[in-house]
Amino acid sequence: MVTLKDIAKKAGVSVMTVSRVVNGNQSKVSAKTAKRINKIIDELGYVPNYSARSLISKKTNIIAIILRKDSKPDNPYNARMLSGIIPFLQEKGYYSMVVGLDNFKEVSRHLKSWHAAGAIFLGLFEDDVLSIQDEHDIPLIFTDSYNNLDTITNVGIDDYKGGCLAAQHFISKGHTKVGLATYAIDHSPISKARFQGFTDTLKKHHIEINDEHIYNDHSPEHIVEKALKTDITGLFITADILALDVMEILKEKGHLVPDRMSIIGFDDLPYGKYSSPRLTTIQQDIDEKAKVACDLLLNNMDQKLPSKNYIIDVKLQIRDSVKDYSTV
Amino acid sequence: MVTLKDIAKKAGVSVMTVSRVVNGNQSKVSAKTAKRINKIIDELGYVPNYSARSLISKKTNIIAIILRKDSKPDNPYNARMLSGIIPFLQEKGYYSMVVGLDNFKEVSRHLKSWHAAGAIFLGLFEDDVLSIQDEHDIPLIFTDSYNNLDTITNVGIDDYKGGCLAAQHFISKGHTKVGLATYAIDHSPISKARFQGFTDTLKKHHIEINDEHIYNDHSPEHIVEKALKTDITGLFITADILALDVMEILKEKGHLVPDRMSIIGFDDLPYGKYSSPRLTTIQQDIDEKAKVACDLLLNNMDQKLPSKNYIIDVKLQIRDSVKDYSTV
DNA sequence: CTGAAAGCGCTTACAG
DNA sequence: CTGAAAGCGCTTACAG
Repeated sequence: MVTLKDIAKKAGVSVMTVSRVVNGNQSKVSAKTAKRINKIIDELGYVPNYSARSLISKKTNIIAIILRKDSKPDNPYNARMLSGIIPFLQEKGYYSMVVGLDNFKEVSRHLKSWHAAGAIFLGLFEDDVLSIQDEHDIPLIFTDSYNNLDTITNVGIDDYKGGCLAAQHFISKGHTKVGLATYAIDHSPISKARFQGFTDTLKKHHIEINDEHIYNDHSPEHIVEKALKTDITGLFITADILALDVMEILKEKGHLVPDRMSIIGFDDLPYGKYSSPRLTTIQQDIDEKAKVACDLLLNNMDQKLPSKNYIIDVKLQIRDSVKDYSTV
Repeated sequence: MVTLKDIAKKAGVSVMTVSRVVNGNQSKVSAKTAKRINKIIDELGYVPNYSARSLISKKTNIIAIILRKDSKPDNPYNARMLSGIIPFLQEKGYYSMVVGLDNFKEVSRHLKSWHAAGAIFLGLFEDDVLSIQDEHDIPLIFTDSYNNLDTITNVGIDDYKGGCLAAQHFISKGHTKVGLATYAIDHSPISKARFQGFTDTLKKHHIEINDEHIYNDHSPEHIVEKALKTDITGLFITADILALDVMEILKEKGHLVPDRMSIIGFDDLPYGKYSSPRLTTIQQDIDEKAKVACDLLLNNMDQKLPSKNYIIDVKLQIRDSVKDYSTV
């Protein structure tokens, strides 16, 4: 390993002088010396040792990207977020350490041990949010949180509006009996908001939705089974992945989508473009979400800005999985 | 920040004693002292500072996961690989730093600055392989490489066999005129191997394939346009993403898949399960690839094993995008 | 414009 | 079983 000392020795100067050149404080070094030192640096292939640097500066340029351990390996949502975050941060001189952690203690240990410059959380860390924030004065950006929103900086999407849009679409297409499938509604405020937006809008239009038409289940088979027993014509499914699986099951059973059952998903994952019929869904802009999260992180690096909840808009992506009864 | 010194002071012992307790060398510390120290560690929330540790040990527990900067953000292949690698390494006490780097110089700087314990390369780093290896004596695992295979440790898949399987499937289904679409065949040995396997197998069965039926193009529109001018009944497309787009274009133009054109893809991305018709494709086991890469990395950590090229098998995943002419 | 001193938090190697 | 000394590679703060 080549160190400052090696360079200094070869250049016949002090370690300090080399350090200044390496750090671009060239104004404080004579141009001639700087040039000579730079040449030697190139020759010897010197690069600064981040461990030594951060030991003094008490800061690294590591950003912890924190997922939950149980987040599905091939979750396309997380994948898109990572793909948005990592190159962006790197561009700004920060390096992303992706890690799966489940609770406050693990997060805290991790941030301290690595002396992370900041962290972005993907997934739910509801209960721990405040304790994490108390113990660290580095920027912490949460995503899709619904708790403690006045004390943390969060980037979310308008889940409630998404639910509304889905309901409105069904209504505008003449559907009068529709249902909803979701999962983890009890402990996922996201699912709950989508659910609320959907049912509130239906109620506003005097369309009833009762428990028989609400499926809180992660099994597409069960959902299909239960839905087919009713006379609903449409199903709002709060995640594309589940929506696509439900469509598959329906097709397998010989029930046409959307003729027998219309489907609206949520997320607009790339899968939906290739499905048959192509999936009508609520689109969330994951790339935008990633970008906003990074911006917030970087802006909070130098000065601590007041916490704020950023909501990214969603929109209806109309494709072919909803039947039009309005002109019949 | 709580340091060893703080603990030592509070416990009335030397820093050395605390260090031993932290590192589990409890045998060398009296049980009583150890217990007292551990209690204080818990109370004060002490965690070791990795920067300080690695400054001495000249090693970190950082694994650099190196992608090319130009790798598509939402590339599902990379996403799956990352999802396979990151939790696995974390389980073993290593942390993944995901970074986009394009050439030897960047890679070298990165590995040195961070004092990485190892690196896994996703994507092509053909020309630089040897220089990178020369400069670092940490385990470097490459994936999908075709050059310098006798001097590096690589994990790949049997691309050639994949091409063979595709050709055999067409043949077994009675196709006599088929084509191939790929891209970057000139500088992607992967595409080339798939191409070779395909054409070699056809030749073996005395089925001709001429330039008119080979489309080296990344535009699905162009591919469809050119293919429809010929009388081929099937198209082997060396990447699912492209295959799915081609199917879409064909459908848009009113040409049925597989009635007018059969399609075989490559990769078996999750998309293919939802497409209509569901995509027949060559399946590569990305999770297995990730696992093998990690295993190799870890095994090479303590002792340097001889370089080896590991080939993971591929298989034909039959679904609905190939028409059967054999019984007609 | 340049440098000597001190120290970041920890571990290695030695001494007792 | 315990500790004092030295040092990892670098930067901060000071002196000249």
